[in-house]
Amino acid sequence: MNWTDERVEKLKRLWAEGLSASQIAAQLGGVSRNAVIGKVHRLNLPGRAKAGGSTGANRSAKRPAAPARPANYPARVATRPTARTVGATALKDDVEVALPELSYVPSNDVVVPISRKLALTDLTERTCKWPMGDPLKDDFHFCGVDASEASPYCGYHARLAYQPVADRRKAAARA
DNA sequence: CCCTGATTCGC
DNA sequence: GCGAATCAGG
Repeated sequence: MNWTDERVEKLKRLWAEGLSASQIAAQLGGVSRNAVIGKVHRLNLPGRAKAGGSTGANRSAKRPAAPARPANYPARVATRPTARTVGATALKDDVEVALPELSYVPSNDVVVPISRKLALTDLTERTCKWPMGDPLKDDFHFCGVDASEASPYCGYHARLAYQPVADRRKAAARA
């Protein structure tokens, strides 16, 4: 594979969103994470604050205390039941759904911004379009947090959106 | 051992 | 310029 302008642009976008080199490599396909890192350096893109760890730039930042939540509120991101359907279309069993009221995921150092709960009609080019809530109920909304101009998602949801399915399954199996 | 980015160096 | 091998670290 060669570095076409298109692939370079995708690399820049995903790197700016904070995806790891291996995740970007999986998105691009045909390249290793070393290739991605090497290219990042040759492009003189800003590196991560500190090497090591998936939390990278967030490590030094102080994390706000987790907001109060019901004791029985599930801690991790939920997975749709396999039998769930919307109309005639069955949702894939590997679709992960961010918990609507949870603004903090304890298993990760990433700070999850509190959803602005925008309706579809309130979304703009620069708001996160990650769907939240239940599509069958009237609590359905979108994340709505500020996203970069190039991305449909905020930094946190970009991580979920671009995480390879195999990695998600691996992470779920480990949890 | 899993993962992360950084660097080196033969190609 | 490219990226595998390697290093240093969480």
